[in-house]
Amino acid sequence: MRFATWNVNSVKARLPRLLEWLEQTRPDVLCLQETKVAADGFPEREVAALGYETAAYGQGRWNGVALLSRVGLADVRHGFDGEPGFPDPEARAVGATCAGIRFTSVYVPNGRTPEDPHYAYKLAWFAALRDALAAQPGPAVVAGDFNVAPTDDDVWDIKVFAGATHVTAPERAALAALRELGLTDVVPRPLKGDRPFTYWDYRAGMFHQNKGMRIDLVYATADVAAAVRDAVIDREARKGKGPSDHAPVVVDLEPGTPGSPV
DNA sequence: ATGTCCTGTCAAACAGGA
Repeated sequence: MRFATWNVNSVKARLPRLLEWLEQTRPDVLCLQETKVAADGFPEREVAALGYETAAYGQGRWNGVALLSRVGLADVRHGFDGEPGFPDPEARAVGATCAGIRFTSVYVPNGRTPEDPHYAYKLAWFAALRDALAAQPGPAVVAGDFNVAPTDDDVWDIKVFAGATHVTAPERAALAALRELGLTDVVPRPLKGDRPFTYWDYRAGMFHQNKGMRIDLVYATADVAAAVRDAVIDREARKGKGPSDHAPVVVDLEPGTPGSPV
């Protein structure tokens, strides 16, 4: 089976690109973030025409996550137990079981700056996610925009990030706490250059200079991680007219493993 | 580096967020 994660930065603005990409890439499951639509505004008909069921969790202008699947979509859950809000819950996590794997699409709070209340919210959100995942049995994939670069090599120039979010020790400790549950960071291959960036700012030609960050992550339980045949960043989707500022991460699993039809 | 893009308000430029 093939699954993917993509922060589309508005599913409405990205719809032509999304449909074209789905037809070309044909993932069995797609985790979407920053859909920026309420659930009733999600283009379900358009993706259904390509064979996908939708679980959309949205609130309108900000945030918004979704799961698309053509291998079943069971036990859909919006958010998770103990999820904090700011102050109210936001549309940042949606889970469903697809072909025997529990998928969760996550859009972690940005944090803004280490001094901002949104930063404490980000860490609290991570801690609650960890506790919710600890209580969850079976093969699982947690994928999405984590808004943390796991190592200094996961940003284009660590010196530029002095005093900034996405690279601080507490944020990285939050990722480590997820790995301590038994989750593996499935690091994708960059198809150009030597660093697996998934995000490049729209401004100042950052993409063309490959000044990016790896903040879109795939965390998988050991059984799923052991079945990974390949994982790549589809940088072609970051090119051309009207791209998202994030590229999709695409993961292929060996046949006959969790997630493959029996 | 603060250079772009997206949404919503409102009917053209802003504000706010990333």
